Amino acid sequence: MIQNLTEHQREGLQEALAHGGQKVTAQREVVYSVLLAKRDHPTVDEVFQRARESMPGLSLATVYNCLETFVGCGLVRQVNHERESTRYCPNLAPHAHFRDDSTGRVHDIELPANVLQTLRSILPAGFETDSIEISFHGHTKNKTSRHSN
Amino acid sequence: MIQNLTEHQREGLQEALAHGGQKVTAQREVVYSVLLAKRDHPTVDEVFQRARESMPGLSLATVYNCLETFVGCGLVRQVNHERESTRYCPNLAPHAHFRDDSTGRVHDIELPANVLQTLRSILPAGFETDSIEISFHGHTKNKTSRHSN
DNA sequence: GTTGGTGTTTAGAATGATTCAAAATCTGAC
DNA sequence: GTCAGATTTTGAATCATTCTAAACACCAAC
Repeated sequence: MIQNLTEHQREGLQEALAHGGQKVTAQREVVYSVLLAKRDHPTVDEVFQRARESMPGLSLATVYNCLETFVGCGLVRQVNHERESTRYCPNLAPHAHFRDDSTGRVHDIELPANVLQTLRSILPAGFETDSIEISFHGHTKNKTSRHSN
Repeated sequence: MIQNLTEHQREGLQEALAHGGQKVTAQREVVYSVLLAKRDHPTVDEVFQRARESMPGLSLATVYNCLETFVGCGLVRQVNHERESTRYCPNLAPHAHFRDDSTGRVHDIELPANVLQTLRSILPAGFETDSIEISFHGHTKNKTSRHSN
């Protein structure tokens, strides 16, 4: 189920971690590969369950640690909806999230640069923003919903 | 510190509650007036502290209940940032939130209709949205920051 | 004005996600 | 091989929130 990282992916991990003088460990590899394997915005617990399949001794605290580390070095992004458990997605292009209230599933929504720009423009002078989070709530109508990626 | 509701405000409360066959109680009035008195997006606990000043016997559970009721009838809006405690603001125009990471304070950002429209437009077909949440993170530069309302 | 019924409040226990603490383990440099 | 630092582990602790069950308040019907 959970394949190892490709050479390229390991390098990415390696490099991202290196900045903070942090190391590539077996646990971090497994956790990262879980994230890459199925990009369905898993919770910590889901990551934990999946990671255990290939590394049974792994502890929950370590999963928390790894994910925190990844977020810290910009490899991964946190996704929060209301006060539900935090979910994680491997960072890529800027995107918004759509949370389907009937299924609980989270979908990525591509976020064009100009929309981001428009958003930034509504800030009054004096507000300096580092990040913008956009989340839609609602439900999906499509039968053919191939979108958890 | 905490003044009573104006006639007009009580009517608003009254009407909003009436829909669900719910009643105006002393506790609800106090909690609502706390929200209106200082629109700085207080947490449940902050509301609790403030409300106690005018109603010492009030319990925390009741504050939770009242706020939940208000959210349910659209009188008040929840504001979440990451997994911090939920904050509340009396609902008015559509707006985004700016969370100042150095002070922890939350500011309302007016959200023009056309921006909302633009946002809606980035959703692929099949996504039906009920609500959109936009939150900025960053810090403010203004000395003259008169923005918590 | 008492009786019921319904909605509300209360205190405290329970839950659940997350964080912390401290000991055990690993790693790489010397 | 040894040491220092980073990492992992287990289990306990924290914190916001929800639940539970009992006490209350209000109002309509009698």
